[in-house]
Amino acid sequence: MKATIYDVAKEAGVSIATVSLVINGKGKISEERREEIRQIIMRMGYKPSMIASALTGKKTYALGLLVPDISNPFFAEIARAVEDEGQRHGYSVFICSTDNKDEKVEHYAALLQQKNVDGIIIGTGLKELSVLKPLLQGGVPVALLAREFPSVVVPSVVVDDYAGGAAAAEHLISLGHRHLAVLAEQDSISSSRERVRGFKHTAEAAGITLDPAFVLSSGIKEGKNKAQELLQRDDRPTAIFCCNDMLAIGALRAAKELGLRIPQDCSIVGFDDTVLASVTDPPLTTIAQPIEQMGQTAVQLLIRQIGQPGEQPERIVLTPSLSIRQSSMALRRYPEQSIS
Amino acid sequence: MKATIYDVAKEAGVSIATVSLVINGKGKISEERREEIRQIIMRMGYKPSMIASALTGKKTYALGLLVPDISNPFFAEIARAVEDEGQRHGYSVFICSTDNKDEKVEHYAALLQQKNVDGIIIGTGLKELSVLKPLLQGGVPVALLAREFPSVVVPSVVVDDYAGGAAAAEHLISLGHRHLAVLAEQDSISSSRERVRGFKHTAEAAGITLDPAFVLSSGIKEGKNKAQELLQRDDRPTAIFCCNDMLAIGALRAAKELGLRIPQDCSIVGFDDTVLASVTDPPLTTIAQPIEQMGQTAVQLLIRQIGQPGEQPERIVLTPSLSIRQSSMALRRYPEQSIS
DNA sequence: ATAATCATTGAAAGCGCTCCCCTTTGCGCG
DNA sequence: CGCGCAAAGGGGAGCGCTTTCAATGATTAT
Repeated sequence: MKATIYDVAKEAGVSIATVSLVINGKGKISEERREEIRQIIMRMGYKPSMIASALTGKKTYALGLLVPDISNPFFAEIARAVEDEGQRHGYSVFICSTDNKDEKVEHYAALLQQKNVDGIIIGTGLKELSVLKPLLQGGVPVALLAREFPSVVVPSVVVDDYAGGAAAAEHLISLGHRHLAVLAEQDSISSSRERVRGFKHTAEAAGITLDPAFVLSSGIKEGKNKAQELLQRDDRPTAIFCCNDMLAIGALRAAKELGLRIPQDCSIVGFDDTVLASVTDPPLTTIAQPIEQMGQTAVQLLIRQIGQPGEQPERIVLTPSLSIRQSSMALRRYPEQSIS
Repeated sequence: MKATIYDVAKEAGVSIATVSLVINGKGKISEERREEIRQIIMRMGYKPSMIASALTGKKTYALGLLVPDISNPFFAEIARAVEDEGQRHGYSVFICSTDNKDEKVEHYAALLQQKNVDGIIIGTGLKELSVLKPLLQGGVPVALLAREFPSVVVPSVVVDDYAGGAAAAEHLISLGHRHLAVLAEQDSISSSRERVRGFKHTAEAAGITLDPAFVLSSGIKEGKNKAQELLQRDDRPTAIFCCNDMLAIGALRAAKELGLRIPQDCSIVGFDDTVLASVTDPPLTTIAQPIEQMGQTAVQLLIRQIGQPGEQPERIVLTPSLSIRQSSMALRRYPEQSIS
C-alpha cells in the first residue's frame, strides 16, 4: 500500500502535524528535525495525496480547458500553451472537447465543478449563454479565451478579430481584388462574426460591397462544399477570405477538385496560422494569431482570478498579424484566356 | 457556499448515509423517499464532490495521458480519441506533454500519482525505463500506447511498425526506386526503430542495401536539415522514407528550398497520416495509423486493467495501411536533363 | 531561584463522502 | 400474544491531510 503521512510520522517518531508542516515548509520546526523528516520522506518515497489535501479546503491544482476539438491544430496548440503555463504555476489541466455543443459544454462544466477544479478556461463557443450560469454561481473562476460574451464579466483574452478581418481585406484589396467572398464559421461564434465585420467594413470603405450571396457560413466539414458553391459561380470571386485555416484548406481542396489554380484563379486568405497553414499546397496566406501568448495569458488571468476572486476582471486584446505566403497574389488586370 | 450532502440530508430530514445511498443507487430505500431526495438534490443543485468521494478509497475517475507533445497533430488526434473513449466510461483526462524528456515524464508520473489518477496511458518514449518503476510499484494501472518496453508487462496497443516500414519499402520498390534513404526519429524510440527495420529488411530482400550514410536520425526540428543533407549529396537518393509526417514535411520543405521537385526529383513517404498529410504540397503518400482506434483501444485496455489489476495484460497489434497520395511516383528510368 | 517568555511539537477537529453495522419498525406466524 | 425476521434508515468510523490551539520543555529576565 502507499505510504501515508501517518507512516512517515511514525517512522520519524513525530506527529503527523509536524510532517505536514515540513512538507509545506510552514511552521516552526527545528532545522535538524526538518531535514531528518525530509530524509525519511525521501527514503519512504512518500508523496502526499493531493486528493486528501484538496479535501481540506485547499486547492486541487487542476484546471479545465474547454475547447471545441483538441484534434484541431489551433486548439491543440492552444492546449500546449495552456498546459505549459499551467504547469509553470503548478496546475494540471483537464482537456474537454465540446464540439461546440452546448450539452457537452454543460456536461463538462458540471463535471469539472464536481472535480473541484480551481478554474476553467473557456475556449469554446456556446449558443446558450446560460450554460455558464452554474459555473459563475458556483463561484468557479473562469477565463475566456478567444471568445467573448459581453454580458458576462470575467477575464478574457481575445485577439482583435475585427482588425484581423480588416487586415485580410486590406491585403486582398491592395492586391487589386474587388470581387470578394467570405467563408465564415457559424454565426453563433462571435470571433467569426467580428472577422467578417472587419473584412466587410474595410471592403466597404474601399468602395466594395459584399454581396450577401458571397458570404457563406459553414462548419469545417461542409467548408469544401460551400467553397465549391462559391467557386462554381459564373461570377466567381477572385479572392476568398476564410475565417479559419481549416476552412481555407477546404477551399483549397474545392479549387483543386474544380481544376482551379490557387492563387492564379482565386486568392485565398485564411485565419489562425497553425502548423497547417505552412504545409498546404500552396502555403496559406493567413492572419496569424499569437497562439502561445493567448494560452499563456489566459492561464495567467485565470490564476490571478483564482487568487483574488473579487478583483476587477481584465480584458486583454492581442493583435493578429498578416502572414503572407503563396495562396494570394495580385489580380491580373487583363485575364488571359486559359491556355489549355 | 456550495451545498454538501449534509445540507441535502437536513433538507430532506434524513441522514447523510441515506442521501449517499440514493446518489449511488444502492441500499434499501423506499422508492418514495428515493424520489423525494432526488427532487431535493435537483432543487438544491447539489453535486457530490468527487474529491471527497475519491478520498473514501474510491476512484478519482481521472486518467493521465503522457504524450511527447499535444500540439503535434498525431498526438492531438490520439488525445481526442482517448478523451472521447474515456468520457464514454466516465473518465476525464489530464494531458501531459513530455517533449520526450525523461525528467518531464518522471515529473508527470509523480504528479499523476499524487493526483491519484486511476490509470495512465503512456504514449511517450523514455530513455530510462526506470522512470516507470515508481508507477508500477505504486500500483498505478498503466497502458502503453504506440510504445513498447519489452521487459515491462503491461497492456499495450501498438501498430505493426515493422509492417508499416515494410509497406513503405514495398511501395517505393514497386515504383522502381532502388536508391533509398531513411529519415528516422531518435534511436531511443522503438517504433521508429521498427519502422526502419521493416523498411531495411524489405529493401534487402529485394536486393537493395541501405548505405548507413543514408539512414539519418533526427528530431522534428532538425528534420529539414537532415533531409537537406540527404538531398544535397551528389548521389542523392531517389526516394526517402520518413518515420513520421512531420519529418516528411521537413523533407518537403528541404526539397523546395533546394529547388527540387517532389515527387519528380525524389519521392517521399511519410508515416502517421494525420491531417497534415493531406494538406501538404504535394499531399503526402504515407503509412496510415489507425489513430482513433489506437486511442480507444488504449483506454479500453487501461480500464480493464483498472478493473482487474491482476489480469494478464493484453497486447493488441493494429495494422497500418499505405495511403498513396502525390509525394511518391515511379522512378523515371531514363532521367532527362533538367530543362531549365 | 522563580516566574515569564519562546520555540517546538502534539492533539484533535474537521473537509465531504462511503460503507459497515446496528437500531427501529412493521409483519406474519405459531 | 409473543417471537423472529426483513426492510428501511441512522450512527459512526474512517479516507489522508491541514490547521488551530494548547501543552511541553527550554530559555531568559528579574
